[in-house]
Amino acid sequence: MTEPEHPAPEQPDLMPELGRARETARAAKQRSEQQRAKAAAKPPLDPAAVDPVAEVLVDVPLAHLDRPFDYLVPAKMSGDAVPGARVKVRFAGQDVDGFVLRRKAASSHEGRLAPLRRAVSSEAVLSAEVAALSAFVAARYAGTRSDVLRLAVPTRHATVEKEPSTPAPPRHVDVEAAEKVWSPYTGGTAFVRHLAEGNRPRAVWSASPGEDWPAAIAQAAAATYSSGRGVIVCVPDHRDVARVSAALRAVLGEGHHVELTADKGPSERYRSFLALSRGAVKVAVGTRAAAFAPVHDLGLVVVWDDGDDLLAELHAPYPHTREVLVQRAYQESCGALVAGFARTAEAQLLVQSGWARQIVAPRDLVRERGALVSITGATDRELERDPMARQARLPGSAFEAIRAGLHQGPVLLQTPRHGYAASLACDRCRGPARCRACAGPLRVNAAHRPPSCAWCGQEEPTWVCPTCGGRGLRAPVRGDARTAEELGRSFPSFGVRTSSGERVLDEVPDKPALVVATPGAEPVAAGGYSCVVLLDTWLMLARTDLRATEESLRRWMNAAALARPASAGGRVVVVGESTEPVLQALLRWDPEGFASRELGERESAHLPPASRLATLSGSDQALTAALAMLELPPAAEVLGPVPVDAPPGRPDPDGPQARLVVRVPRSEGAALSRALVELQGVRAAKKLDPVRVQVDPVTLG
DNA sequence: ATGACCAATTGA
DNA sequence: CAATTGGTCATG
Repeated sequence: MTEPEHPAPEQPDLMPELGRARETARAAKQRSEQQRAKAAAKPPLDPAAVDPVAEVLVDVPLAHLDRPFDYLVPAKMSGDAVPGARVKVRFAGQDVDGFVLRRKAASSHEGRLAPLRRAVSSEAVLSAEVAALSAFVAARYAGTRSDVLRLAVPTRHATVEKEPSTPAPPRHVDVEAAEKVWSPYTGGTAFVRHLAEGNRPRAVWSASPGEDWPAAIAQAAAATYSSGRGVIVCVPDHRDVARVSAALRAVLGEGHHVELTADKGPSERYRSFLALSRGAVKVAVGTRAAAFAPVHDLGLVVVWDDGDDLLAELHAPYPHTREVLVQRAYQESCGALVAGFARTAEAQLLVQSGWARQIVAPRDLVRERGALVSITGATDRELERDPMARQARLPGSAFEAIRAGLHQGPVLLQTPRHGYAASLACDRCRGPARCRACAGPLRVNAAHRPPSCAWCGQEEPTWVCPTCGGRGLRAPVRGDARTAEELGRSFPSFGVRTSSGERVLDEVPDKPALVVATPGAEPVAAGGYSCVVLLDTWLMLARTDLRATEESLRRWMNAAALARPASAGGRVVVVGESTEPVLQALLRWDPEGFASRELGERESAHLPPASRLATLSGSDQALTAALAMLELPPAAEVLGPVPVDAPPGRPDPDGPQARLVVRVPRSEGAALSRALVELQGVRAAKKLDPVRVQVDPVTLG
């Protein structure tokens, strides 16, 4: 703009339709002259009679602007600019979107208030509860509210907004049926009864093998619903949404719940969202974004399989569904259920801190429902000795189990995905090699240097395995996963079906077939698998990630849970090292014991959830500057910075990138988050190079 | 981000 | 001495 004078701040806000209609066709200079002429003749603003001030959260990505700003509400917008409504406002010289947080009689702002530019609609899409939740999540993950709101509130669809929402029909819920489904579990009946009575029980549930968990969750939802309250169920993927949705339909009938998934299209998504925000429907099932669903009178939040990394949001500030729901249960005083076949260290902490009770399967129930689990060795020597194993690259006993299983029904083979980034491992016991200083994974960076830690960079020239005393290190072979075709050739008379990556099967029929699946893509078998084989377990354990062990057990339990009970001939064959404690936990079906040990190990290694950990990534200079600026809590540890590789196929756009790890004891977690918010605010205000902050990242390799 | 403002730096 | 550049500050 060449104009020497700048328009007064209130000037453009009174531009009526005429100026806007011409905007595109006009040259910039001509337009601004037109504006000046209009401004001179501007009519006085007519503010709303009641509560003429709106507190607006503006949608700007800058950390230091993450706070409400007051605007004047013109009388004609007063009816629409209700709390929770979308508005457009003039902010720092541009039109931006915003949400009305609340209306009030006066502002404490000294200067003149600009009027709202437009009330987009009167639909209250941001409830007070979700606004408060978003503020917490932003603070916890050192992000901005506008980033969180982008996850919480779907894009508007004007046509859908004009439709009325269909209210759920009246419904009687059979609470006894719900109690019956939960009664085999210790603590199960009490949990459901509390929900039905309008209380707020919180529990961590370890489902028994073979459990029809969608049905059980639907019953818990129904019990809550019978008390007049709403429910949110979050699951990892859309296959699970479909299963829980079907179970809810079976228990509650049509029209009592909505599905919230990204893959249903913007209009359907907004329609479901509005049904909830308008209170027409009070039960929601969906993927991670459903944790923010505006369900009225929330009585229960549920997350299934909280260890699944799909529940960690992919967009800034990367909140985890379990953490969002736990906070929500706290803020909205409702019940909570953190559930899965396996148990995460985070869920264990909820139990050990007394926040949640546990609901567990008694040993008898596990014996009654579980398959017979056996571990078969797969060391190189054993494989070499066994001719059958050499041919199929499979131990003989596993080969036999598959053959026998195929005569009884479908057989599932779980094979790790190709290309895990593997850290160094002990060459004797295959346990992952960890840094003695910070428990990070060891790796080899340069040919003639000793191995060093991927987190703190410390070199380990004289590593000794803490488990077996071995001194040798080996790099596990990457992606040594056999293919479906290979295995199919070993069993030529049976059909082979694969489920992985792009092609994921939901279900397989109850007849002999070999089903090869990658973790997370296992189809459900109608009558249960006669045999489940877990291949290359040591490969999965060799991943560099801090959650490698927990994640491995979770994947194995999820697959093993799909087998028939032992009484019906169900078998689970695990190919791996039988002395490995995590395989013992699988053998004994002991998710609680494993999670308890895992939490203990995380405590001694100062890893989440015992510690709060944040990674900062960016250029070397940016990290150095950020570290100098960061006011860390007293007990903070700083690891690194270490250089990080650019993602494969995409060279560094802004020069070499590095990563810094900061961690504090859990008690100082909030202080660390505050310090990081402060840092991001200062850096954004000074327009410094971006530093990406991730609090409690779900993976750290 | 965008824009405004002030101070320091540069060039004829 | 004016013009330009850079840092700081506020955004209602």
